[in-house]
Amino acid sequence: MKEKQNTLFVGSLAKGLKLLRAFDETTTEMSLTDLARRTGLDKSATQRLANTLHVEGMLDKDPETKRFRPSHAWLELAYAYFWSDPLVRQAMPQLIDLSQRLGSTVNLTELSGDHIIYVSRLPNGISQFSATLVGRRLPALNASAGRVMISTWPVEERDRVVESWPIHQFTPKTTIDRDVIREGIEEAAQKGYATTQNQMILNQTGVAAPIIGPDGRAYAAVQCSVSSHHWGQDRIQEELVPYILDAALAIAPQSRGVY
Amino acid sequence: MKEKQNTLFVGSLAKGLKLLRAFDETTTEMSLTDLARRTGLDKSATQRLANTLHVEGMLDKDPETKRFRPSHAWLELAYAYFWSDPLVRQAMPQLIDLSQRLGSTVNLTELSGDHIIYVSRLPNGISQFSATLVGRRLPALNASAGRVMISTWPVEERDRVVESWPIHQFTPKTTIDRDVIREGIEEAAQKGYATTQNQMILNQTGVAAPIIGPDGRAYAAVQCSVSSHHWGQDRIQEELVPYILDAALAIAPQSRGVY
DNA sequence: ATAAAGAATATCATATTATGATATCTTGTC
DNA sequence: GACAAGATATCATAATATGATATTCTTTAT
Repeated sequence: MKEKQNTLFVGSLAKGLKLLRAFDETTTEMSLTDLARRTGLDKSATQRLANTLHVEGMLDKDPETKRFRPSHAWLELAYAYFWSDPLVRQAMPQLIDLSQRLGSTVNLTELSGDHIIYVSRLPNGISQFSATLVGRRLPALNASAGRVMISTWPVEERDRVVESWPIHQFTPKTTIDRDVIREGIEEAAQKGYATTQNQMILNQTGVAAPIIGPDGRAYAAVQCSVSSHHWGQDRIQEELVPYILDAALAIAPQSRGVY
Repeated sequence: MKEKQNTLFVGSLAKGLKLLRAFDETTTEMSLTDLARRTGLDKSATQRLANTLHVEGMLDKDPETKRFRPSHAWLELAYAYFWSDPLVRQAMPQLIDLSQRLGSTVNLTELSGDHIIYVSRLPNGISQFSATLVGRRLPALNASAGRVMISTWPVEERDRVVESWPIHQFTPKTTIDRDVIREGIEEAAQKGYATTQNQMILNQTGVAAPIIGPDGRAYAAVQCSVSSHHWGQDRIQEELVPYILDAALAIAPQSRGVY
């Protein structure tokens, strides 16, 4: 086939993974033909691959409709991930504490290419469904967490990504002007934290503090979402920011004994 | 190869999945040789498969140590799972509400073969790390959630699984006597909810209510964990049970208009 | 009820693709 | 500085995945 390169690459495995990744927010279950269409794979190949995935417990199959769905094994993989990421173990107690203290939604995010990914989420109060789910990815430039991470980098690097990384307009008020975003990042660099408004959801304010590694660069962030109606500038300043900053500091690995 | 059966089965894909599932609580990163040893696969095969997984973004590779780790893609799969499981969307608001009302840890679990699996978790207060992670599996007979689900089944079926399903002794006080477990399930059948003590963690009480489907059988449960020190029988009875039962009822799909 | 269309499942000959033995290069250890 | 353990690369071989086709099952329309 016209697949990838050389002998170190197993095409069948790659195709199988393609089937798994074909499922997303809107595509939650698929028939054989759906799968074939969506992945662009040949009908027979899809049949064999999907069957293998099913036998191996990676895809559930409705005996009635014969349609395939993600299986519990997908959650087990996430479970293994959590153990493999030292940050999660490190952060969890702090996040729980913060969540209780603030009474609002608290998130832990990491950088994943030019996106952020939610690694841990503690929802509080009514939230949009997608805002409660681990594994969600968002363009880094759109999110307070992404901006505050970038703000810890050298200026040239910051400017480069502000120009090149993707942006998505989620609400009518989402900032799409890259200059404005750059200013936001610069402000974050000054203050040590970032705030955003109406970026993902209208009337929602995001506040994020960086988790900084030994090299001075942030690779993760603690983030908090609150309603703009109940949380004005002052209240955020006094009741939110200090605690989030503390938590982020406490999570950072080299936090003990660096003065 | 001596692999599985027929022409509807793609061996290379199955082997690739084997690599993914080789990671768990204790095995969080592996070298090529580790992987080969652990999966029992040939050295060259492991090399090719792992490389493919890496190229496809399913395994991160430390450029220094050359060791492989689960990638963020594992969380993305979980994200897709959450969308595919209608129960999660249905339950989330209720769970958040319950978590805030009770101020204690709330879980949503489903049955997965003879185990339960945590599908959603809202930790409150100090928790054991593993007790905060989605995707964790536990033998159904050990857990309050498992027992209460089983309690909704016909008696013969109940008795059958009580005899045959696996049990694991987590604490010195974990119930390993199957007769005692059967009694616990019968009690749950009477009361409509289940409680356990010291099963997973010492001095911890679990309370679970079944989420019952149209056929009268539970396929999921709302579960709550509290400290035995702060929560005596009476307090649980009055301040916990009614709310958990309410939540479970509200989550059940056919909850509207069945009287 | 019956026909027709669409989808799932099964079969099979072919060569493309995965295989695993071996050889080379790299890294860490004593 | 020599050795060992591990990672990476190469290659001839056949076993495995391929995809065209045929059959069975399910749904929709007439």
